[in-house]
Amino acid sequence: MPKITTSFSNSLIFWYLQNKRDLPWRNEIQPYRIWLSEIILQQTRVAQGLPYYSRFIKAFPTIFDLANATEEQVLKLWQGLGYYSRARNLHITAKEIAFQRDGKFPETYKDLLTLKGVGDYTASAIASICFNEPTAVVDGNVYRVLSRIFGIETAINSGKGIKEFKLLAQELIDRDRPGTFNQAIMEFGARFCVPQNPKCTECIFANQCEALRQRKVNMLPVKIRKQKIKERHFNYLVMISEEEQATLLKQRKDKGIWQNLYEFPLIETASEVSWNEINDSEAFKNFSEVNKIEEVILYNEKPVIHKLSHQHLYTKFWVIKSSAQIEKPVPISELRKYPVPVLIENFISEFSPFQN
DNA sequence: AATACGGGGGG
DNA sequence: CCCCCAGTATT
Repeated sequence: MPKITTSFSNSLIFWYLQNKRDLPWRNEIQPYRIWLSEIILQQTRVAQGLPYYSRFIKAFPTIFDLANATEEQVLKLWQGLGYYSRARNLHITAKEIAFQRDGKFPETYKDLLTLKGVGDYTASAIASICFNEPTAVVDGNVYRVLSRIFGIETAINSGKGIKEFKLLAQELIDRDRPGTFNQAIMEFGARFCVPQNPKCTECIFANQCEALRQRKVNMLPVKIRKQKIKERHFNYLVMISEEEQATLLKQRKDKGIWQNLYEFPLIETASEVSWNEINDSEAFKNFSEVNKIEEVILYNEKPVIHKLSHQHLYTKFWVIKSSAQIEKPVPISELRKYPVPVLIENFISEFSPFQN
């Protein structure tokens, strides 16, 4: 096939071998470890995922350890990484492989795709790195590198673009070293062909880069962005028993953000409200029927604004002292065992009655 | 084809 | 403030 293909791959891999970072999942082909690293790294920077990878390997050295854990333990270890469906699916897939497949991972792209939480990218990564199957990965880095070098203006988040880039990557892949090629092109995007101000003059592909030739490096890749941010108003009811020994948590069971994580009892309102409006609400009426309320103090006058990529949460914490026994209390000493969103973790770590 | 799903870091 | 990050599942 095209000579350009071989040359591209050889140049890329040559660059990679000289410039790759020493990461714990490199030089490593145990499917369990590669799979774990790939799930952690979905939409996540290496620097952010690294400590999580170490903690997971330490807590769960094998897939059986992970499979035998509770979902709560897995979510707790995942706390702070975001996209918590990854953790839930990680646990589901660990159980599937440990108990239904005798601890053995599927060994082909096609079969890997059947695993929960494993999509096109992750199946390609595992198949190529662990099993030498020439299936090309296309992540954010690959979109950027290929769109620039080949001057492709098709939107990367359109159906057409997704197919076009996958096909191109598949043509370019080094069929003898697919895992190395895949990691090389991602590393090149992450370390050299970066989103802002890449050093094109020093680039090994400067001579062939279509975007550089046409002076449109900073225009690529093209991405159709839509992202309307929703504003929500959260009122957390932070219960404290009289002796300040216990509080109350609830698990979010609904679809939506933070599924299966814990938080304080929540009353969501259409806008920012004062205590009177909470007091008059149906939700609070139900709440106060089972929880004896003594005194209410607003912890933060100005709402805490917790920003997710698609929602802004305006949050007030209402501290409620309770004279009677709290229904299903959580001892303060055990508060930190529960997986909670960062918004809640931040409150717990700064609210003095919850210290030690 | 669009949308939901976290949180952090860089310019 | 904006964009992006070793994407996937659901609608």
